[in-house]
Amino acid sequence: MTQEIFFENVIEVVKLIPKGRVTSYGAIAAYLGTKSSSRMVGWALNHSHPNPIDMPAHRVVNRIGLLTGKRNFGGERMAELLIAEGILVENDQIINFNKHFWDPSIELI
DNA sequence: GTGGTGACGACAC
DNA sequence: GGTGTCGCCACCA
Repeated sequence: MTQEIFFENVIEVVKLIPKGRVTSYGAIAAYLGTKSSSRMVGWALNHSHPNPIDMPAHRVVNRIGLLTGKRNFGGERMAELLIAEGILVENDQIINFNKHFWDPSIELI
């Protein structure tokens, strides 16, 4: 089942995101080889919602650093977690997103 | 079986 | 440069 592989890979990558860093769905999708299907990354995260904190999904945002998934994460929890890690969030968007961006295909090797 | 939808992204206009 | 449209693939009604 390739879905499970994809699912596991998404979880693994998200777990490897360093504290105080964030990445994008597209970056994860590209790292997994499904760059055109960034929605699948969101799908995987959405289906892993009942999962424990093993998956810091709050560090995953869209390509512009917008916290589009905060409503699925439980309200303002996502922004607060990011702020608690030293990431500035304003109006559901990450400030200096480029500075906090973490690309798995580059830094993970 | 078909159509609509979604934690997105890229391109066209 | 903002808006619109399509692609992508799995899930749900």
